[in-house]
Amino acid sequence: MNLLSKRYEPLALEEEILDFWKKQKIYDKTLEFRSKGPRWNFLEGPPTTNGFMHVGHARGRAMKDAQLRYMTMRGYNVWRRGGWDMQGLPVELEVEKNEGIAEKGLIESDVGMDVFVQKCKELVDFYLERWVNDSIRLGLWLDYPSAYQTRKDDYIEHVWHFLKLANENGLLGRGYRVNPICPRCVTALSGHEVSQGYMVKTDPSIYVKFKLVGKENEYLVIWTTTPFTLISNEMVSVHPKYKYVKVKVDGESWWLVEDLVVEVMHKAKKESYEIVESLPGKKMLGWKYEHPFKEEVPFHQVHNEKYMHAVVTGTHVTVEDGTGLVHTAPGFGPDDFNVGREFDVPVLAPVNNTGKFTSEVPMFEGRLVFDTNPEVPRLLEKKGLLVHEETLDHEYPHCWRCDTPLIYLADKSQWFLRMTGVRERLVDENTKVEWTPEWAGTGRFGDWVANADDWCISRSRVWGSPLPVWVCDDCKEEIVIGSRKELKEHAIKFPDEFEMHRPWVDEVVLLCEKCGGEMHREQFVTDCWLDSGIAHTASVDYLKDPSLFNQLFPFDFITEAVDQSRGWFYSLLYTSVVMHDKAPFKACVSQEHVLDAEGGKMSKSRGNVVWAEDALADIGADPFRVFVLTRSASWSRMNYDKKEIDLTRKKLDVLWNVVLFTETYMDLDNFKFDEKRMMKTLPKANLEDKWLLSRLQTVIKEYHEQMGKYLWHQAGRVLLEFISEDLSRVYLPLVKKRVWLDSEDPKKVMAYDVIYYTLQTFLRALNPFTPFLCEKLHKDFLVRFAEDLPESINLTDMPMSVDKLIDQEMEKTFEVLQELRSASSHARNKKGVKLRHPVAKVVLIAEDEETSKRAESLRDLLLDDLNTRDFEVQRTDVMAEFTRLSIKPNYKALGPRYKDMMKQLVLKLQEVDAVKLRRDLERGKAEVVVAGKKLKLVDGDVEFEESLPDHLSFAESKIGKLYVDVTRTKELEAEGLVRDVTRRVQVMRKELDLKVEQSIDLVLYFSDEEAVELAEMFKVHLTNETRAQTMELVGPKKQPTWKKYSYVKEWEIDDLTLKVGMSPL
RNA sequence: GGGCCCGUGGCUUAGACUGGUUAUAGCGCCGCUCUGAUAAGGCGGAUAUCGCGCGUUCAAAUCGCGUCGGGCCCA
Repeated sequence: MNLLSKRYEPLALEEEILDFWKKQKIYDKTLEFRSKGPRWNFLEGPPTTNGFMHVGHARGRAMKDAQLRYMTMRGYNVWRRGGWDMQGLPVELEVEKNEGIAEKGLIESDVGMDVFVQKCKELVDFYLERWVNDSIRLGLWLDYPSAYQTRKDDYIEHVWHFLKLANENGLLGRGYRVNPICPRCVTALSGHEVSQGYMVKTDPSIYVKFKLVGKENEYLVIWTTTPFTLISNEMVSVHPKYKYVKVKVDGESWWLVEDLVVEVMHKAKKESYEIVESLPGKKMLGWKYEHPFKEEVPFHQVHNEKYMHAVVTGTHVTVEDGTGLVHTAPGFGPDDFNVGREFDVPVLAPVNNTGKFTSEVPMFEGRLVFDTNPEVPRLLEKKGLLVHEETLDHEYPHCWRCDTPLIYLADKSQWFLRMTGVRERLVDENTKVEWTPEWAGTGRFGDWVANADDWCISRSRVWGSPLPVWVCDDCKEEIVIGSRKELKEHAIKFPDEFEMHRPWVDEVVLLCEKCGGEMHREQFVTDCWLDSGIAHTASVDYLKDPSLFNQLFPFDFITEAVDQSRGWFYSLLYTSVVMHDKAPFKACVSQEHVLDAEGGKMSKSRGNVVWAEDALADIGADPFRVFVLTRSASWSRMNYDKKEIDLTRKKLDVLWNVVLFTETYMDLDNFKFDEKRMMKTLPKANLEDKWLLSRLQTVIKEYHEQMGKYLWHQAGRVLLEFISEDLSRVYLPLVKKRVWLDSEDPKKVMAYDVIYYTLQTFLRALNPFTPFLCEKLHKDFLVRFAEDLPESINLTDMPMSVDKLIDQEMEKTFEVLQELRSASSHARNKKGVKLRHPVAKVVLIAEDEETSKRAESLRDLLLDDLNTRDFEVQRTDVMAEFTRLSIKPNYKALGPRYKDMMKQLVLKLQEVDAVKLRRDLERGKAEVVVAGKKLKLVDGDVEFEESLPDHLSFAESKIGKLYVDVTRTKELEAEGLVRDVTRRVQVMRKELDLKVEQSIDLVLYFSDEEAVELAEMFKVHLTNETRAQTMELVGPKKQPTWKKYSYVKEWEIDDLTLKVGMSPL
């Protein structure tokens, strides 16, 4: 009886297996089973519990699971604690949206920060549950109950511990940072967030002149697309090496870069102008100018440092657009800021974090900066300083959440972690990591670490790890707290209800040890990358008890998508090097993203995101896993296309069908697998048995090599190819006859043993890829036909290749077989001779001696397989003598010369000896006699074609030429007919859904007496093949009584009509 | 603005590091065929200026430079 369903149905199967795993606690049993093994430690990169799992996440998680299952079956005690990244801005934004809070001010007033934080927790817990469900559905085996959560106090304490340590090492600092801020969300954005929000923005583009101090009518001409920043202009930058020129125009002198003179003058509509002087930029250093808004902005009246309102030099200046003189406002751009620092100019940043001017700019106080953009040119115009005004469409960063244009703004209160002092260690430690692919680490990540800026870790938000810095109200003394215990020791006010989140932590007041004053907390939370970055330590409760950490650190393996290079990979490395002076992971596999079917980026706004839950419910976890694991290399991007997945699924269908086939016959014969028996009888086994076992071992070897390099796509492809190419396409057809045998033939048992052994080995190797399918086939197939197998395939060992079974010569021999098969099919095809019809002879003209020997050794097998009566291998082309050379006249060459004699000439050419003519042509004295005239022929007048006589067909192959002799004899005719008939009877048996061993009564009616005669020749054979108890063969002379038969059907075989009647007994 | 990856029949892709016969394979299409595991398989056919341009070379899908397009990272 078949326990397996007729068809592979992943959805039902996976549901059953999930239930089996749960009820039988299989995962826990694997932990116990491997508890004595050597450790292999995986550090889970915590998914953000904000939003649901999409197919891109699921691909990464499939990779993780494949690796984890593989290592477990290799005997390792695998550490695989789950983890969740639960804090950060996106969570707050979603809560704001859900609660209808538009601005941050409302968080604190209307809703209350404690309620707000509660909502954040509820939200992340909601997503966490969904993530766990989806992960389990995918088959990802992690420790979920003990998973670390970055929002827990115990976890956050590690962040504090780290920051205190960093501070002690002089790495924690505060100061000016120029950050892109969103005035609506009131927050700084990370570079990652900025790059997600580039959109086209239309801005004013204005050219402005600044009057040089102490010169008459002499000006610097600058350009900007953010007029409001002119108010905070402090310098003008020039490139030290570029050539700048003084241009006389309308009685004034303008300075600008030489390359852009024509363009600027054209825009300013100045037709007559004259270049009167030129010098390199560096000569302009220190030239002072009058600030256009000196009267309106007090800051510009107070400050007059050496390079304030002066020309400075910098290599960031380009001549792509503008004037070559770059307006520089250190408060409003990272480049500008660096220039300001270099030339020691104080920063003017008169804008608050909601994007509005402060009282430092009385004329615009309280107004959004972008709103003043149109007014600034008007003011300049009045002052006579506007040279030209237009608008410009350009890519400008917008908030990726709310589409508000960002402002680059200097903020002096931000906290950051320095690169100075640790950079070399980071670079050095990174070189010790085994990256896959190599360039992801050495190139992309390595270059980035080598050039990374200081890391700004402060965020003016609520839902995050609080920055553990308290500042004295009086003397401004600062203290960095490293733990809850330490906090309590310093506290003079501590809330009854406490947790390490705002607002509770803000209520803690500390005593200043320096002046005795009160210390309050800096109201920042930290960058959430810092949370996940500390996972190497916090995820194993290092502070409570470091012994586990000591066992696991550094972790053996991590894998995440490329965007984590600058995120998690970096934050892990930085924090680990500071804390433990060591990279926290030994190997890292970089993944690329999953795109939509057309190769476009998946994004919520485009609406093309495919959620993991939907994909898994639609196609099943195993087909999904196979697709994402084998489709492309982990580091290559992948297009997610449902149509392509359906194709991948077919490969699993083949596996299912192979098992189904074997199950049917093993069941009939009450087979039990016995490995010792197989090994003992192996020397006497058939060629194909030895070959399959050899192929299997070669495949397993290749599989391990690829897995060892984390090349899952290669390992998976090797396995899938084996199933369809070797097992299903080559081996099974060869053994079908054997399993048909009725008796207890040792050859049959051998075939069963070989198939069983192959499937057992194969399924274990495949388990990391399709754990559901493999578990099912283990449970309901492997266990059934062997003794003493554990209940789960996950409790078995990964098979390693058995070298003694590898026979390379045999594998090469079978490659010859494959070639012979396709060449023979080709040759038959040319003559329209079906494979069912036997041929008299097949001759191979082998390319070399080795092929010849190999083909010869296959002789017995080939007679059957190629359905030929005889098979011959020759080293020289003995068949060439049968080759006929025919002459094809070239009408284009002959026509013009012989005109009306052509008809006769063509007829004559069919008669002449082609071989002789070719020889004569080569000698240059060919001629034919037509109607008594000698006609001369030259090279090119005719072409020669080789052709075979009708009874021969021919095909070229990699191993040599193949001739097939298709001569028909009565005997061969009969055999072909019998096979035609047999097949049709078999189809009818199947249509009646008869059991394989079911007997029948059979009558065959032929529309042609000769066919009856032919069929009689093979009556015994026919009876056996169709399992007929009684059989009647009749022709047109006698009509059987069709009523006697329960199933009657008429067939057309070429010109013959066949009517079949059968009754099951 | 800078860096990295990618571009191969209608579609999906191998090959590129290490230049060398007719560019790999699958899907789809057309014709033929096999089948008592198979919604499968086999044979043949049509479909590719290997994104474009320039260069190096006896020889370029492969190496170099440039350019266009897609994706990612950073500013």
